[in-house]
Amino acid sequence: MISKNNIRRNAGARSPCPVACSLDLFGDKWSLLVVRDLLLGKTTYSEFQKSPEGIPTNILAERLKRLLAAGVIEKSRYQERPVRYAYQLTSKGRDLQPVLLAMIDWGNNHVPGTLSRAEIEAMVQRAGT
Amino acid sequence: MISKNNIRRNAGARSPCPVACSLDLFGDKWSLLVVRDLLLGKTTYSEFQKSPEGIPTNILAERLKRLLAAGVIEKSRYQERPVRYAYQLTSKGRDLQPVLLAMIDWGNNHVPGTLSRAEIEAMVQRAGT
DNA sequence: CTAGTTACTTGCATTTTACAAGTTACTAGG
DNA sequence: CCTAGTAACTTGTAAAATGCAAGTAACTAG
Repeated sequence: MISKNNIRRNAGARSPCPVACSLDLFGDKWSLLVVRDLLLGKTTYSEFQKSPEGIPTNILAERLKRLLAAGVIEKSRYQERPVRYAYQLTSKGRDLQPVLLAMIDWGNNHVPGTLSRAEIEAMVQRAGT
Repeated sequence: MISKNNIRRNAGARSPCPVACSLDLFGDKWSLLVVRDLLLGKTTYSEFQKSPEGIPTNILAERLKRLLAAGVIEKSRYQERPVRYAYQLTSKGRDLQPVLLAMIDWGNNHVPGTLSRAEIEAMVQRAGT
């Protein structure tokens, strides 16, 4: 039995800290870039691949599975014959926007040469053509 | 020579996207936990080690070097004989607070069992005793 | 029948991470 | 002087994650 003040509410988590739990899910170099693309309107596997950072295909597949399992994104067939899939953020995923916006702000203020929000959108869409 | 519309403003970066640049620096499972500890007032190597997530010592040493090199934190001797060091956030590091706050918010709203800001502070300080 | 697209999977080398143990410098106690 | 303990690391190595290239399945268009 788990004691009153030691309830295991988060199986597998390193700690009950929300920062640690968030990082357990998307604490890597690629997950939030996929979320960025989704926030910018990309929806398909090949569109994610075309982003300028060049995510390796096996990593992309694995991250989509993970975000799917976590309920951050959802997948749907948008066409049969040939079958095509569209990914989109759930409300849980859309709620990551403040995290991304804070990172954009920090990058713009502290990493010289980074693009503004408008420029990012242009870059990602251009690469996706 | 680098062409007019292809100026290399960010050596080594995957792209000029501020999100990608941010993740190049702290896109891993540990960096932001060190920043969290610093925001909560921890300053020494051994205090970081005592946090509940249990960061491996070699990883901690490497992350401190990286954050130092990036100008996110600074290190000072606060005592000679025996020599002791204190780490603290620079203004560049303190500006990461909005990122952390957004992650806390997201965790509290979407990961059951995560602690509130006040509870995190209590947890981290308790572990640091 | 050939080439091309989408959405992946598989294999393997390289890199990163995790875990344990060791090191240096110093303090405090008997 | 000897033993134990703390702070801040370094070193070694096994396990896991990442990166890169190639391959596959299902289809379309010429």
